[in-house]
Amino acid sequence: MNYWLMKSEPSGFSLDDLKRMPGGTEHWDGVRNYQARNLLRDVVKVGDGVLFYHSNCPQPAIVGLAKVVREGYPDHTALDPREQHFDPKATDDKPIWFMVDIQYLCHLPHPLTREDLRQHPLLAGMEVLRKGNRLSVQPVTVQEWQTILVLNGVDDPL
DNA sequence: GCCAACGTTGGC
DNA sequence: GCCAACGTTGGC
Repeated sequence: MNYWLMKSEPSGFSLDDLKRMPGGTEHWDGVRNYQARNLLRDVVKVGDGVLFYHSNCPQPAIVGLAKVVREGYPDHTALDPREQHFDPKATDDKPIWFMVDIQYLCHLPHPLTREDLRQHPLLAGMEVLRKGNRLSVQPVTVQEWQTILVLNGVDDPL
């Protein structure tokens, strides 16, 4: 089992939005970066844990937990010219871009801001804090995952 | 709104 | 294959 941090701009799709979806489940579409694509296509598996991170907003933070409920399948939004992330090079045979489905688990009672992460010795090394980091899906260690749960007083939901 | 960091594009 | 130009991301 692996753990991931996934970024979303709350003005576009927030943790509340995920919670409101039927079954709390939604596909994680629109990733158009090859490194992240490779993770979604090849590495992210059903049952993996997800830290839901709000980016590009007044208070960037890890705000909740989710889990992967469907693994790597073609991102159909790349094939639709009406979609914002349409890619004319993608085809049914060679979809290029992939997505997974994730399911809402919970909001964190104490969302962790970047400052919170920086100040904790076990979290200060997280990828999301690295300057210039732009990967929208990034690996999280089991130690980081567990530390975040402990800080929030929640049992591991997985 | 600024700007640093990064990925992609395309001319050569 | 190099690299300048450009677009995007995302914290601040």
